[in-house]
Amino acid sequence: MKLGTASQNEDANTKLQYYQKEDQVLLSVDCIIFGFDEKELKVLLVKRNFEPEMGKWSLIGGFLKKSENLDEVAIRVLNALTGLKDIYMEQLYSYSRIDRDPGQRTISVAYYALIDLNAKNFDKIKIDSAKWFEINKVPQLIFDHNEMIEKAILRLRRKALVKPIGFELLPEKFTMRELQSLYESILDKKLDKRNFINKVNLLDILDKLDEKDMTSSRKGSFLYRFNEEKYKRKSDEGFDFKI
Amino acid sequence: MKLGTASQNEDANTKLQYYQKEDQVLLSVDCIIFGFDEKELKVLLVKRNFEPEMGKWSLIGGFLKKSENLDEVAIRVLNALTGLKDIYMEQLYSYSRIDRDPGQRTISVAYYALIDLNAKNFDKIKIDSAKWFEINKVPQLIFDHNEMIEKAILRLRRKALVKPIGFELLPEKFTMRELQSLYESILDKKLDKRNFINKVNLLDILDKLDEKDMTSSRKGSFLYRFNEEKYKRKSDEGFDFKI
DNA sequence: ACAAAAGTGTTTTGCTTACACCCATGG
DNA sequence: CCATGGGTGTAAGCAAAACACTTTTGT
Repeated sequence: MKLGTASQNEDANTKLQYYQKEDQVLLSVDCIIFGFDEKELKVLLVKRNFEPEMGKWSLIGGFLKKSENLDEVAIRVLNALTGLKDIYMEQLYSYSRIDRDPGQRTISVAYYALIDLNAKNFDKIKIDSAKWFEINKVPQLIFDHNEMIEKAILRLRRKALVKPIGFELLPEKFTMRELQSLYESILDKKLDKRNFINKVNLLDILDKLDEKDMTSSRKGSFLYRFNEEKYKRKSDEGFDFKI
Repeated sequence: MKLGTASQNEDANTKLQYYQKEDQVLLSVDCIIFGFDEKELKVLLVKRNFEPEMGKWSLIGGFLKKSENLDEVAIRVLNALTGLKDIYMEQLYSYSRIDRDPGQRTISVAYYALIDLNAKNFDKIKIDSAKWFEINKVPQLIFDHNEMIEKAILRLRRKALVKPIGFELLPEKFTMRELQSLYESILDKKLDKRNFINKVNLLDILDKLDEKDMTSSRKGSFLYRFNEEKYKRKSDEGFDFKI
């Protein structure tokens, strides 16, 4: 056995003598799924589909198994509901109020995910009782789930200003107006069209395509694509994303 | 029994049928304790005081009991080491790598705390094997503790720019130069003396005292005190702290 | 008198904000 | 030909950054 390994086990064993008396708890992951559609930022909720409490909505969640880390639980939970993989997710916060789950002592780690609704992802939602809610029309949820969503919105709002995570909510090709609408609904305030475009162009991380989206107006509006390689290159050179 | 309570229990019981098969795990809290002393930001670490591994340092930590929430564990752990109460603490992130603790599957929630070293808090450290390390001279730690400290530094750096948490690291009365040194070591960059003072004065949340600190120079330098009431009043009126 | 740290304002620069008109097209 | 949304540039205001000399006092 290698020395390094032996050392580690010493640590472990020393700690182990205490392990026996320590309490074990259930650990769950609850997932706030954001989507952007029709100029509105939305969250995906599931209705508890058993009586009573037909009227009670909840985040999707699942329990941690000993064979998984938290990120893996979040991925599994998201995939079980939506069928999606390779989705942007981020750990948010851990909730541990003693009576938060009246059933059994459960600590829950909240994650949030950003998905592109405009793709045909809609079709993939596997649970009938799932429904999208505009973020300012979220109903009362079980446990501390409303609190989780509030925190997720604040986190998204802060982070979208300094990291290009907004693009995760848009289809690959999008118009400037869509991008602006997205930011307006994330930040919950109107932005000036010219200032917004000037800023985005200054960042120089989008490719302007030759195609136009003709659905939104007669004139049509140009489509853009986020150039991730360019963004990474510029980031490495000390460039800071800032909207 | 009230209707509301009954409803909650319905939820709980329905969920309960699944609870039986779910894995339970140990949950620990590890605490990054920051202090500021002699112009340097430091973290408090404990040496594993049993052979072997005398050379291995670690954050302080403890396991969650079913009777506590995470914040309470953090408070208890901090108090056990330092004897301090009413300390600024914030939940940082949860670490769940499967083999992070070779002893037993443990998920750890990291917290960070800001304490004032300059007060006589030094005396209160209850564990002989505890030692302060400059944040850029942290030794190799057990498990993922180095990773936790890195994240805590980044969080502190971000947050100190937009919330007046820096004062938690200073004594009640402090000089402008101490405040500037603190920010310099948190942000890890030199700041311009005049610009810094101008900015701080503009915030208008400090009281300038009549006393001077005579230890740092012949001329002596004026002492200031953070006026929390003033800060809160201004915050309520929409003022944003920003350094 | 001098060393050592404290204290003090102004100018320049860059970024953020405000703001209004023409364009292209489908109906 | 007109209604609708798309596209474009500049000026003003404000916040951030650069910058150097005088003051105090213990030795």
